[in-house]
Parts: sequence; C-alpha cells; structure tokens
Amino acid sequence: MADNEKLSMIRHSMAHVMAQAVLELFPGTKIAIGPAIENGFYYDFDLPRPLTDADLETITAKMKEIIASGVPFERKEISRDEARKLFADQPYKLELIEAIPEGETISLYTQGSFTDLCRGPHVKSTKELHADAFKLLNIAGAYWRGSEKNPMLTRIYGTAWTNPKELRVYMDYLADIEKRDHRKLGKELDLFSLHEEAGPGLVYWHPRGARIRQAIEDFWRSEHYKNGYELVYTPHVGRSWLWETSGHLGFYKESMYPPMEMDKSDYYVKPMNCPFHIMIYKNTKHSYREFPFRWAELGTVYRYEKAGALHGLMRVRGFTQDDAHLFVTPDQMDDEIIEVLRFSMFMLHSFGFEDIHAYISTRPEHSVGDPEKWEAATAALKKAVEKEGLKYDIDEGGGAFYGPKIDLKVKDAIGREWQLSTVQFDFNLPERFDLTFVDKDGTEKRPYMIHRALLGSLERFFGVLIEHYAGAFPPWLSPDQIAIIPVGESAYEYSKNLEKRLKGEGFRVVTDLSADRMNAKIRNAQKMKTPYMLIIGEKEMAEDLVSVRYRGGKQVNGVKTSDFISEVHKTIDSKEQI
RNA sequence: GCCAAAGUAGCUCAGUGGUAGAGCAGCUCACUCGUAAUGAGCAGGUCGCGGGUUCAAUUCCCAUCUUUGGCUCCA
Repeated sequence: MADNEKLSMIRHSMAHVMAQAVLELFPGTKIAIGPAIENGFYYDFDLPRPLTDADLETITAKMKEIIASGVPFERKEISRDEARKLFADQPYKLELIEAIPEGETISLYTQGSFTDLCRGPHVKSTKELHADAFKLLNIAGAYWRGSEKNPMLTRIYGTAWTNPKELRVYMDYLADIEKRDHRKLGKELDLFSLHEEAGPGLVYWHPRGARIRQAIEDFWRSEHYKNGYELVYTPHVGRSWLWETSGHLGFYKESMYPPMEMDKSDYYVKPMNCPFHIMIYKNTKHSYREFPFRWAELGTVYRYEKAGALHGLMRVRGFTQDDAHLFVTPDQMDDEIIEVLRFSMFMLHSFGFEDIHAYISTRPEHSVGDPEKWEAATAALKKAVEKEGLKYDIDEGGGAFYGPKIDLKVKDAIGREWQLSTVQFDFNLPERFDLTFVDKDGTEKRPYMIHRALLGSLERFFGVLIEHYAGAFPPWLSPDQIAIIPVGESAYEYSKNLEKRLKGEGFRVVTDLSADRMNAKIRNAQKMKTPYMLIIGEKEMAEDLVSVRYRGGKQVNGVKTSDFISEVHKTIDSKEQI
C-alpha cells in the first residue's frame, strides 16, 4: 500500500477517534463529517457549548485513552432504513444518508462506543494509531456542507502521522511558517503597516518597504520597455458610465467602493484598470498595421473585500496590480501568448522562484463569446504552456465567464504554492465597448483582448517575497544593502565618507553612528538582515580596507574597498542571493 | 458576511472589582569599544471605542470597531 494511502487511513481513523472523544465528553453533540485532509484531519460538530483551547487538551487526553484501549474498527453494511433508525438523533447524518444514491451500499464503522456512517477504509484497530503522533491544532467555524446558507458548525483541525518523529518534523514546519509570517517580519523589519483607525486592508509602505518596492518597480518598468510594452497612467476614479458599460456595476457592485456624487454624476474608485486602457484604445481608430498593442500600468485599485477575508498583505482592499492589456489580431494571438508566458517566467525566475506550475481554466457553463473563439484561445494557452515546458493542470469549466486563462503558481522556499501570474482572455469587454480595428480588407473587426499580471499585486507579491526569503532579501532587493559599523568614535568621520563613496556607487548604505557598542551594532544590523556589514576600525582606515561580515555570519577581513565594491556590483547585477 | 478567540506603553507580554507592571525600543548621562545586547537614570498608558451594573469597572454584562484562526467569497 502506498504511504500516502496509509497516512490518509490513519488520519481518517484519527478523526473518528476524535469524534468518539468529543461525544463522550460532550453528550448531545451532533456530528457532521470528518475526513482526512492534507497533513491531518478535521471533524465538524454541532456542540452544546463553544470550545476553548483548554477543551482541546481534554479531548486529546480522551483520544489517547481510546487509542491505548486498542479497540478494532469494525465495518458493517446496513440498509437505508436501519441507517435512518440508527442515526435518528443525528440530523446531519440523516441528511447524508438521504444524499447517498439509491442502490449504493451504506456502511458503518464502529470503534468502541462510537459508530459512524462512513465509506472507509480505516485502520484495523486503534493499535495502528500512535498516541504521540497526533496533535489537535485549532478550532474553527465551518458551514455545514460548505454553504453560507447553512448553519455554522465547530470544526476541530488536527494533524496525524505514523510516528512522533514525523509529527515533530511537521510541527517544526509549522514553526517555520510562523517565523516567516510577513505580518510579523513586516513589523520586525519595519517594512509596512496597516492602520485599523485609518481604514482596514489599506497598506502603508514604510521607507524600508518602499525601497524594496522601488527596486521591484524599477526592474519591472525597464523590463516592460525592453519587452515591447508601453507604459500608461490612468485615473483612479471614473464616472458610472464607464462601469455600466464594462458591466462591473451589474456584476460586481458589491465588491466596489460606494460612489461619490459630483455634478449629478456618480464616480467610482476603480476596482480594475481595464476600462481605462480601453478608453485609450478607443481614443482613435486603429489599423491592423499598428497591432499588437501592449499597454502596462502599475495600477492601484480598490475593492471592497469582506471584513473576514482580509489578511495582512495577502488580501487587502487597496492594491497595485502590475497590469497590462494586450489588444491583438486573431493571427497574432498564439505568438503573443507565448511571449507573455515567457516574459512571466523570466520575471518569476528573477525574483528567485524556480518551481512553477501552470493551471489552465476552460469555458464554464455560463459564458459569453463565441465557443470557437474559446476553443482557439484555449488552444493558444495550451500551446504556450507546452512550448515553455511547464507542468500544467487543466481546470475544465473553471474559467471566468468572459474567457479562458492561465494562472501560474510558484512554490516558495518551503514548498508552499502561491498564485502570482495570470493571463486571461476577455471576450466580454471588446463587445461591451465595441472595440474595432480596420483589417487588411478594409472591414472593421473585433480585436482580441488579453489581461495579464505577472506579479499579481505588488502588495501580495511583497508578502510572498517576505515569506519566501524569510525577510533575508537578496542584495538587489534588500532595503539596506550595506551597514557600516565603526568600531569606535575615531572611525565615525571615515565611515561617513565611506558611506558617501558607496552611495555614489548606487548602493543602499546605512552607517551606525549610535552610542551602542560595536557588538550591539552588529546585532542590530543582523536583526535587520542586512546582507553586508562593514566593520571599520584603525586597520581599515589606514589601508583603505573593509572587513566584511556577511549576513550568514561569514567574515572576510582586510578586503580592498574597491574589490568589495565590484563584488557587490556583481551580486546585485546578477540578482544573486548571498 | 458567518463561527470562535483576542485587543493593556512604539514592540513582546504580565496583572487586578479599589483608576496599572516587566523586558526591549526611546530620551539623558557616563563608557570609546574589533565581529550577535556597556551601565545608570528618566520618560512613556483615558487598559480598542460606546453604553450598562456597582459606592467604585481596565477587570463583570451588552453593543460596536479591529485583529487572529477558519468557513464563504476573491471579477
């Protein structure tokens, strides 16, 4: 049997053991479902009272008892009527029984005092479960059957493994995630903040965060020009006419900030950049000879995200998309998609993401646009992904109503997937805004429109970068690249001049002239994860040397300053990590 | 929006029905230092905001905002 099947059986069985423990401790509890999931399991309960973290300990202790008792998991098949009778006081189970198709077997699994409606499979006995290889992690709310129209149940999440060592490895992984948390690092490294009193979900980029953003934006802009894009700037608000035409007021009004009334018109803050780029397109009549158009903008948009959905930089209400819109003729489509994908891969690689996976989403049930166009566009997406040699999955029917798309997800340093790039066809807006171009034969035709974002939003991308690098950015992105640390006051003057010299090279440099001892200065620079620390004392001053302490702890003393400068240039230019 | 928990100094956190405390950071002074914290002193808080109970509320209750963990959502 494959290891993951075994693990999944252990986890599923653990869920049953937890349900037994909860029922014994909280009589009258109604039970819902309890599957194995990635790394663990959960079970949903309708409890007589809310749970506290202390209850998790009690439940854990009870589970250990059940595991120690070594009871078998016994399977039994019964009729639908028997099942109804058995679960007469378990309304959620009754609902599940009714949902089982006629003719399908209904099976039960029993261990000790607990019987659950369950397809299985399970381990043979609780002897196969390890009392020290599981941990209950948290209590959360979850809608019955995942619908917000249904009652909210209490879900207990746990993790389970075959042995304590595996559990420890997983717990270490969770601790690593906590250490990398961009919200925590954002504070510690003084990168950004959010202010509840000034409006939730709105990001303040501090000088050190802004330096990173500048580095990203500078690179982004110059690469866009190199890759045949034009950069545009568009307004932040637009009259309701724009949003009525685009259809946003019809479909997405709930997610837009409410209107501002002025001169008897309603103005809306933009939730997307596309209608503005379309206005530029519509400004003149276009010939096929001008195509393709590639217009990019770091466009700041505002969306009303539900209060409970906000999360640090990852889900915010105001964010800047690295947006671009391509207007192409049908015969340019294939090449343009290939080019966008290649560009996208280049950008992601530049930021240190190597493991990239593509997801293609195809036409959903309700869609606009000619099915043949959908076919052609989807084929173009597949062709591009294959040409790039990317691994990909297809989400049949998972596209937006207006067109198929490719999403790229990257794996970070600890294996978590983040969606960054997206390339989407749009068969809706060109119709709604009646976009045309004059083709070779003199007739007016409809251009293809493609939306794409390479980094997604700068806020979210920043969050992902922080977590990927755990705050230790490669020098080209580091807020401070070099920290100068004079050994004593006698080196202050020299250090200030060295700072000037290094800044002249274009480096981001800070000199620590505080009253702290040298050791404390090193500690502070280290805590800020500054890549290079230069220790300056008598020896260095006398011979134009620097003593380099690298972020990793390595020291190289007596380096010629000019050698250090060329080394840093090389590292920054190549975007290497140190 | 829903379920649950939390909100005390800039940060991390302790604490109590009789209007608050630590460490770090900050400021001042002294020390002038060779690879992860020099020492002493000072200052800093309407205990998220609004009601209620009480002689008295930061503490108990209600409402509200925000945050956290999830759920739902994410054009």
